Formats: sequence, structure tokens, C-alpha cells
Amino acid sequence: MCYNYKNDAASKDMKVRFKRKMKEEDEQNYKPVFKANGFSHPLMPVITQEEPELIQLYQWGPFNAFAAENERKYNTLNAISEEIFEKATYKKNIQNKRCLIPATGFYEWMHVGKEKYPFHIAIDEPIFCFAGIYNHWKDKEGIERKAYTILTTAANPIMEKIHNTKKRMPVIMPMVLEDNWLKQDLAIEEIKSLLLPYENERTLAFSVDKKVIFSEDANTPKVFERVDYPELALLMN
DNA sequence: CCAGACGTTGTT
DNA sequence: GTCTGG
DNA sequence: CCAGACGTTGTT
DNA sequence: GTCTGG
Repeated sequence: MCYNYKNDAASKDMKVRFKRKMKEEDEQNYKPVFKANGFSHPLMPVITQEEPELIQLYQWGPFNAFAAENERKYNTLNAISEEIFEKATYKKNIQNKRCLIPATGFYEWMHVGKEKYPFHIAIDEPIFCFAGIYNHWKDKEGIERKAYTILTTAANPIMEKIHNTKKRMPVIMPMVLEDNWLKQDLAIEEIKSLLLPYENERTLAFSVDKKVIFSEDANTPKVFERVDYPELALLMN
């Protein structure tokens, strides 16, 4: 779940929305993206617990050295929020390396028979955040890497219909709880209470064009244009 | 201890 | 009721 | 998470 | 490299 998302917000709009600054270098390197694919490890904006006054670029990629060397086998693009406190890879980070991951939408596929239909999902805020955790580690060359992973949870009813094979969804932090998520030294139960499926009535989804999203360069505004499939009409009621 | 795991839900 | 192995 | 376990070293 | 299940 959640290997493709959108953050097409301009840096100035993110700065206003989150009341935070960006380092000049990050602002220059930042590009709005209509479809970021986790498997190509893009640099994307995040807000970390350790430097909450900044919007910084982190890599959606291997979470540590071991994951980097075993990428085919170990995928750390998402982490199961229900198990985050028990997993060796994440348990130390969930306490004080949480982050917000700004987004304007994400993509998921509905499976119907042998066909797959892509959907764009957003919420009732134009810019929102996934809940994530991050890690700083050194690669073989001794270069510091800054990685993040998106936390997932059970699907809400709309997402159960769309992501009907796995019934999972990314944890979307309600706007009023964003600052809570970044608070230092939260108790485990307080952290768990923030890791919930997003409110169904505030989840907005529609199908998009198969051809565009499967094309060589899906990073175009057309990728999130609504396209209805008559054969899905009954399923979407 | 110590061998074996370490990750999630795609294949566009 | 609470812990933990799967 | 959540179904299933939850105990230690006698013999009376 | 580090954690943990058996």
C-alpha cells in the first residue's frame, strides 16, 4: 500500500500551510511531483521531530544499511503501524524519530477480475500529511542518508473497496493532530492513539486514467484527472 | 545463548 | 486480566 | 495485532 | 549491523 503518492504543492504553499521554513538548498532541489514512486527512491519533503521548524527533503528509500543491501528482499517503503513497536528495524525510531510527510493525494489500485483500476485518493484538506518515521544512517561510502517510511493501518470503508486485495491504507494525520504527532516523549499509548484509519466521510476518491498512470512518464497533471469506468459504477456505490 | 531473520503488499 | 508467539 | 497461554523442577 | 525466537 502506498507506493505512489502525489505532492504537487509549491514550496511557498507548503511553507504557508505548515508555518515552516525550508533551507535554501532543499527549496531549490524540491520539485512538485504528480506521482512519486517509492521504488525509485525520490527525495520528498518531510517535517521531522528533531527539526520541526523545517520542511526538509528526505529519501523515500532503504531505511538502514541492511535494507539497502537487500532491497530485492526487504522493502521499507511502508511500515505496519500496528507492529511498529515490536519490529527491530523501527522500534527505536517510533519513539522520537516520527515525521510528517506532506502529500496532496495518493494512488491505489482496485482489482476486479483480472483488471486493475487506478484511483486517486485525497482528503478534505488540499495538503495533508502521512504519518511516518525516519532514520539517519551511513552507507558504504560513509555518506549520511536520510530515509523515511510511511506508516500503514487498516483500510477505512472507502479504502477497503479500492485497495480490495490488502485492505490497508497509509496513516493520514488529521490536521489538528499534526503537532501532537511531533511532540517529544509521547507515551506508547498516546502514539498508538494517533495511528488510525482516516475518517471515511473525509476521504475523497475517484478513478483515474489507466493509460496515463501506466505510461513511461506518469508525472503529469493528467495522472490525477478523474476518469470513470462504467464497469465500476455498481461497485462504487 | 546463537542461528537466523531483518519488509510489505507492485510489478506501472 | 495480561502477556506473547505466530 | 490477537488467539492462546498463563509454571517449575517434589513426590506425599 | 542488530535483534530475537527457539
